[in-house]
Amino acid sequence: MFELDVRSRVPIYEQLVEKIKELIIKGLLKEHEQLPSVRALSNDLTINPNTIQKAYRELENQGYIYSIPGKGSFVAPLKDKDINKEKIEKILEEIKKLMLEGFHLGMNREDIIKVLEDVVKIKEGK
Amino acid sequence: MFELDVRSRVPIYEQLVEKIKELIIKGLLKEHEQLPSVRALSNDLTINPNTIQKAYRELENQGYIYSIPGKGSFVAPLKDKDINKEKIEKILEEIKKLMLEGFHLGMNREDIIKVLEDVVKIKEGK
DNA sequence: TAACTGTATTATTTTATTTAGTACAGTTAT
DNA sequence: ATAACTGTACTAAATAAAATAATACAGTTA
Repeated sequence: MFELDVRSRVPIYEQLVEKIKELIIKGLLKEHEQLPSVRALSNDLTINPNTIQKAYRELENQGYIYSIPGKGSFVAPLKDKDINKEKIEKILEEIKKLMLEGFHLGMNREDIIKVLEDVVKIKEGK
Repeated sequence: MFELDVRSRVPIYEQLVEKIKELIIKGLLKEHEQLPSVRALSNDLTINPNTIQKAYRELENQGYIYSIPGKGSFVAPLKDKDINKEKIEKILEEIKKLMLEGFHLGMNREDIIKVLEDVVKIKEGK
C-alpha cells in the first residue's frame, strides 16, 4: 500500500501522514472508506504499531480521518469551505514562498500555469 | 535581523536557512553582499555558533551563499537557469502537491492566479 | 600585533523518534 | 459467549538528531 523510507531524515509517522493524505486527496480513498487497522498496517510495513497510531492520530487532528474504537479508522467526509479557510490561507502562503523561490531560480509564469491546468484536470476527472 | 522560534519542532538551523533564503530571494540581500559573521549572528541570536555554521554550510551547499575563510560569507550570484532545472522541477512538484491539497479543501483556481500575479509583481519590482 | 573572519574537532547535553511490551474496552462474526 | 478483531493508553527502553560547549587553527584586515 505504501513505500516508506525508513532511513530518511523525515520521521516515519510524517511520511505516513503525507502518503495517506495523498490517497485521500487524489480520491483513491473515498469518504467513509475504512483504512487498514493499526495492527494490520504495522504488520504490513513492519513498523511499530505506536508509530502507525501516531500517524492516524495526526490525520484525525487534521480532519482527514475519524476513528471509532472497536470498529476502525475511516476517511472523513469533506468539510465546508469556510471551515478550511485558515488552512487554505496557509497553503497559499506556502505556495507563494515556493513560487518566489522558483522564480528566483529562473522558473516561468507558464510553468505554474501548466501545473495549475494539470491539477484542475485531475480535479475534474473525479 | 531574524526572528526564530527556539521551541519549534523545526530545527533552528533549518529556520535560519529558510529566513536567509527568503532575504536573498526577495532581494533584501544582494549579490556579493556580506552576511553577518558566524560569531556575530551567534551573539545576536544567542544561539550556538555551531548551529549558525551548520545553517551557513547548508546555504552554501544549496548555492545561495559562498564563504571565504578569513573574510566572511557572501550572497552568491545567480546561476544559469539550466543548472537549476532539477531544483525547479522539485519546486513544481511541491507546488502541485499543495495545489491538490488546497483544491481538496475548497480552494479555487482564482486563488492561485491571484497569488501568481502577486508574485510576478514582486518579481518585476526588482 | 590585535581583532576579526571561516572552519574543524571532540565531548556532552538535550530532545525527538521509534520500538517493545502490556493492558483495557468496544465490535463483530461464529 | 468466545475468539478475533478494532482503537487507545501507558510506561520503559533504545536509537537518532539537534544543539551546546569549549578549543583550536589558519587566513584577513586595520
